[in-house]
Amino acid sequence: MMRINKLTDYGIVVMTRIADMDQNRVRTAREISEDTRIPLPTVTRLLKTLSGNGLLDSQRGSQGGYSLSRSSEDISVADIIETFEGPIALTECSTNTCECSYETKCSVEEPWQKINDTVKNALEGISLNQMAGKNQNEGLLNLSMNYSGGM
Amino acid sequence: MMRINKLTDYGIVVMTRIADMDQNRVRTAREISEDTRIPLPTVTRLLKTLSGNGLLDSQRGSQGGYSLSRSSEDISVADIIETFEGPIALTECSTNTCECSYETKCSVEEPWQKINDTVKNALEGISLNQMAGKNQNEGLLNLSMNYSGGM
DNA sequence: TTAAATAGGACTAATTTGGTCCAAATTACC
DNA sequence: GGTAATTTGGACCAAATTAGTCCTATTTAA
Repeated sequence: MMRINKLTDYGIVVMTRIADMDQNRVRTAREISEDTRIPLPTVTRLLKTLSGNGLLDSQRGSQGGYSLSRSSEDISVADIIETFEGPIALTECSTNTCECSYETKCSVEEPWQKINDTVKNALEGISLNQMAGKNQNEGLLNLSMNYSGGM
Repeated sequence: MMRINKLTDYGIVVMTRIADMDQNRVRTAREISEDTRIPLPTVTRLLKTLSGNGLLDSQRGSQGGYSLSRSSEDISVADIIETFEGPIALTECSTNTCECSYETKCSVEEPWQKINDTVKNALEGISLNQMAGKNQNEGLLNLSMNYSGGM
C-alpha cells in the first residue's frame, strides 16, 4: 500500500517525542521506550541509526543519552525518512543509477522525476517542530498542490 | 527506500504502453509482453488486476484482448497505484481504520493526514496521457508545491 | 572500580513480494 | 459443432525484505 517502513514510522515517533521533551537534558533509550511503549531493543536500534546519521547527538557512559543535534525547526520529516530508507524515490527510475531494461520504462522516466520531486518537497516542508505536540493544533500545516498543465 | 512495488511499476508501464497503441483494436497479453519484455505470466496477472479494477476493458475468446476502459486523460497514476496497492497512505495512521497503540503516534496523526493528501494530490494530477510517449517531451508536466506556514 | 549508558554487528523469525502454473470459461472462426 | 485463441480465477512456491532480538565492546560519571 505504498507505505514507509514500520521502523521509519517509529523513528518519526521517537524523534517527535524527543522534540517534545525538555531540551536541557539528554534522554536514555530506556526512557524513550517507556514513553512510546516501543520495545527497548527496537528503540535502541532506532536511536543508534538516528545518531549515526547525525540527527541526534549521543553521550556515552553513565548519565549519557540522546538529544536533538539541531533545532526541531531545522529537522524535516524527509530527513528522518531518508535516514532509514535512503533517498526518497518511488521507483528505481527516479534515482541516478537507473539502468532500465525495458525501453518503455524509460519513456516514463521524466514524469516520475517530477512526481518524486513533488513528494520529496512535501516531506521536506514538514518540520519536526510541526509534528510535535506543541504546535499540533494550531493549524500550522498548510500544504497545497498547484498543478498547472491540463488534464 | 519508500518504493512503490515492482508490480505497480510494471502496471504503469503496461498501461502507458496500451495508451500509446492504436486505440481501435484490443491488445492481447502476449503482444504486451513482447512489447514490454515483461514475462507473459506476469503481464497476464497485471492485466487481470487492471481489468478487475475497471481500468481496462476485457474481451474474451479468440480475437479478444484488453483496451483502456476510458480515455487516457481520465486515468491518473494514482488510479493505477491504488489498483495494485490500495488507498495511498504512507502510514497506517493515515487510513480511517487507525487504532494506534502508542499515544505518541496519535499526536502525529494530523500532520500525516496532510502529508498524505499532498502526495495523493500529486499522483492524481498525473494522467496516463502525460505518461505516454506522445506528450512526453512537450513539457506538459508542471508540478509545484506551495507550502505556506513557517519552517 | 562499578554501574549506566551507547556502539557495532550478528542472527533469526515473520511478512511481503514476485513470479509461475493450472484448470475453467468464453468467443471467433472454420 | 468443433477448435483454437483468449481471458478468468485461484493456488502455489521461492526469494527478498523487514522487524525484532541479543551479545559483546566501549565509554564515562560517580
